[in-house]
This record gives sequence, C-alpha cells and structure tokens, in this order.
Amino acid sequence: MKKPVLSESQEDYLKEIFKLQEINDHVSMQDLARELNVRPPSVTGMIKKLCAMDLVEHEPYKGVSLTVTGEKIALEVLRHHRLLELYLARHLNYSWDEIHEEAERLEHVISEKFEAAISELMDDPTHDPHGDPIPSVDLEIPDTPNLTPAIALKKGDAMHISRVMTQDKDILNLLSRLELIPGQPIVYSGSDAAGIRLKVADNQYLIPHAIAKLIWCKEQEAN
Amino acid sequence: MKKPVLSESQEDYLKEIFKLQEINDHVSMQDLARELNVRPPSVTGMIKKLCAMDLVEHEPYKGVSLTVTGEKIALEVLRHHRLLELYLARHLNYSWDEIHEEAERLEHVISEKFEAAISELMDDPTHDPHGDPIPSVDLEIPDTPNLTPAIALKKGDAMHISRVMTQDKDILNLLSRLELIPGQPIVYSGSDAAGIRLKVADNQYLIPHAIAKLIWCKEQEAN
DNA sequence: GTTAAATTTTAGCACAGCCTAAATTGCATA
DNA sequence: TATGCAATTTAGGCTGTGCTAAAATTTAAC
Repeated sequence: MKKPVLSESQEDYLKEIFKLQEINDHVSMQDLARELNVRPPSVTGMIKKLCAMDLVEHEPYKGVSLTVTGEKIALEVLRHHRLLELYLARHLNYSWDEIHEEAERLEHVISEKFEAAISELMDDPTHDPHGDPIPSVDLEIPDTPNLTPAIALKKGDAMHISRVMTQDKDILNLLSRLELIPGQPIVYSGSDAAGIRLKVADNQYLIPHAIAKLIWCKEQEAN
Repeated sequence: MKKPVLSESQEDYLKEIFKLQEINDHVSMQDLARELNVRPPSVTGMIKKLCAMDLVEHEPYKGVSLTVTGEKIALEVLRHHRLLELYLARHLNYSWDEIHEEAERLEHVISEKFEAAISELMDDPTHDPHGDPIPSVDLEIPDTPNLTPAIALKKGDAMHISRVMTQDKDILNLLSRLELIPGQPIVYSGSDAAGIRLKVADNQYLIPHAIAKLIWCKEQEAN
C-alpha cells in the first residue's frame, strides 16, 4: 500500500480532523469549517474526496473520523509541524508566538530528509515549545501521563507547567512574558471568581480563568 | 507601492524569466515553457496576467522581459533559493545534489523573518554552494568579476573554481566526487577532442567538454 | 409530538493554472 | 517575393478548491 500524494489542503483537513478527534471522537463539519477557515459546503466536498481515498470515514449528517491510513498521514504532518516549531525556536531564534505560522506553511513542503535532519539535530525531541507531543518517526505519540489543568489544582500544589494549549499569539506573548512556559515550576496559591493565583519565579500573578484553563501541569518530580 | 501577493507559480515564472534574461535579453515563450515544464499556451496565459500586474512586459510574438517591480520579486525569490541552498548544505548536512530540489519548494513559503534568520546565521553570505551569487537584502547582486570558463583556459593556468552552472544531480555528484567544487584550486594541463585535462588535489582528470563548459574559474589571488 | 432552529448536503458557479487543437504571425530560405 | 516551417496565440476544456443559495435532515424546545 503506497501512500497517496495529497494537496496541502488535504493534509490540513486530515491534521485538523486529528486534532479535533482528540477532543471529540466524532468531528462535525461545522467545527472543521471553523478551524480550516472555509465554509461548510467546502468541507462536505473535500470530505467526499478524502472518503473516496479511504482516508476518512463519513456517516452523512453524523460526522467524520480518520481511517488508520488517514491518521498516519495526519500524524506525519503533525510531526513536521511540531518538529519545525521546536527547530525555529531553538535554532533560528524565533519567539514563542512566531513559530506556529511559519511551521504551518513549512510543514507541507519539507522532505523526509529535512524532517530527519532537524530531528537528529535536536536529538529526537518528544515535545514542542508549547509542550505538545511530537509523534515519533514511526508515528507513535509519546504519552504525557497525569497532566492536570491548572484550574483544577489545590491550594499549595507545587507543579510545573507541561503544556500550553493555544496558538493565540497575544496569549502566548502574555504567558511568555510572565514566564508561564513549559518546564517552569509553579505554586498554586488559590482561586476566586476573577481567576487563579499562581506563584512563578518569585512573582505571583492572577491568571483569568479563560487563560488558566489553557495551562496544564504535571508533578514536580522529573523535568 | 505595495508588493502584490503572488502564487508560487507566478514566482516561478518571474524567477525563470530573470535567469533566462541573464543569458538572452529577450526571453522566448518556448524557453520559458521548457524551463517551467509547461506547454507554450500556458505560458502565454500566465504572461498576460503578469503583464496586467506590471511585472513583465510583453510584445506579442516577440518576447518578454521583467519590469523593475518584476525583477525585484525575482531577485527576492532567488535570494531565498540560494540562501536556502547554502543553509541546507551548511547546517543540515545536505549534499550538493540534494539542496536544489528542497530549496525549490521552500523558497516560496519562508517568511522575511526566516530569510533574515538564516542569512544572519551564515554572516550574510554572497554565494551559494554552486558559486551562484546571492542577492543582498536590498537585492543587489554581488559582482563576480573576471570569471573564465574552464574550456577557455591556457595550458599551465592555475585558477580556482568559482562557479558550477548546473543543477543536474548526477553531474553535481560526479563533480563533487572529483572535488571540482567552488573554492578548489586547479591547474589546466591541456585539451583535446575528448575534453580538457585538469589537475585538482593531486589528481588529474579528463573532463568532457559537455561538463567542462559548466565550470567557471577565477584567478588564484583571493579566496 | 410538533415545530423551529441548527446543521449538513446538494446544486450551481468562479477562479487559477494547466492542457490540446487549431489559427495566426514571423522568419528564413529558395 | 513567395512559401513553408517554427513560434506564438486563441479557443475551448479539465481539475482542484473554494463560494453562495437553497434543499434536506437532525436536534432541540415547547
């Protein structure tokens, strides 16, 4: 079974279905349309094609899900994306909020050779700068066990940040300015209607719920 | 005057017109079609669009040439391409014959930021691994004075290689195996019907005319 | 359980970039 | 100067991916 050559558009559809599937097993056309910045009829049309290629399954009026083959391609694109993000940050001095857009364009055009080269250069990393897991060469997702959302912490909990689930540039800027970035140790010191209060690097901030819910933490043990 | 957003295809047309213009001031549709791997009617169609955008000038049945704006865009793409080639070779361990294809795809998607980052990392280089000049940030081509084609050398001439004008992978492989690469000192020891004889790094080879004519040299003085 | 709202699909169209076949133009050579 | 060949353009079509408007279906609310 040889892998089909896909358009950038098609790769984007598969990647987006994968990401939405992590949250909700059945992906709606509407959600896809929103994420991909296209109108619902365009999604229906493209899904039909991907269906004919056996990359997705589609129950009309129900939703879509990836086939095994489709998921493999999605993971490959995701691997490209996240490796690129880390590479841009580490080797080309990109800031946290700049890496996503650039990776979004590069992910479709780099070769296997390029992928392998940057992966090796970075010692086959398992997570990108947002803490998102990078699928391995054989497309396994490294498991990130026991993540706790920051909003679910209890007073006095000492954790460190593991993942920040947004690509919004202004939120990322805010967080990086506060040093609320993956790897950083924090202490949870309470919450109220306005948000949660976190101690980080000798400072304490109030983080509004809207932002706090994007932050995931893990136990202090390892790094 | 803001710069128009162009498709990858359109960028390729402009780049190719530029490269052909270096050889022959008026570029024919046929040459363009050959270089771009499309049919002549496709070229006519695209040229019309580029004409309407004031990026090229076209005298029907005569030929095309770039406008000032068109040339700027071509130079920008060329800068991307050649910076990328050098970057891939230097930082990602690409071999000579692999860089062109990868750069061909990447050149259209990298941002100004990416361009600036790799240029700075390499200390604003002026030539790519083939010896082709890299347009500067303000799109000036560094002049490469007094280049002599290897086939025009005289017996005993000691030069070094400055430029290799091909992207053919097998020719590049052959040359790199023989260490006939830019920067390398050579001595010309004669020619005959079969080709020219060059001494390089303690070896002497016969180089067929077809290949020798791609090699350009300059005086021994500086590097 | 009926009906209104939301979601999804169908139908039909637009635009980019390529194609082939045929018509046109320009040039070289007899 | 005429004529035939090569280069170019025009005409018309195809494919991919998007769009809007309207029809069909599902879901939710009363």
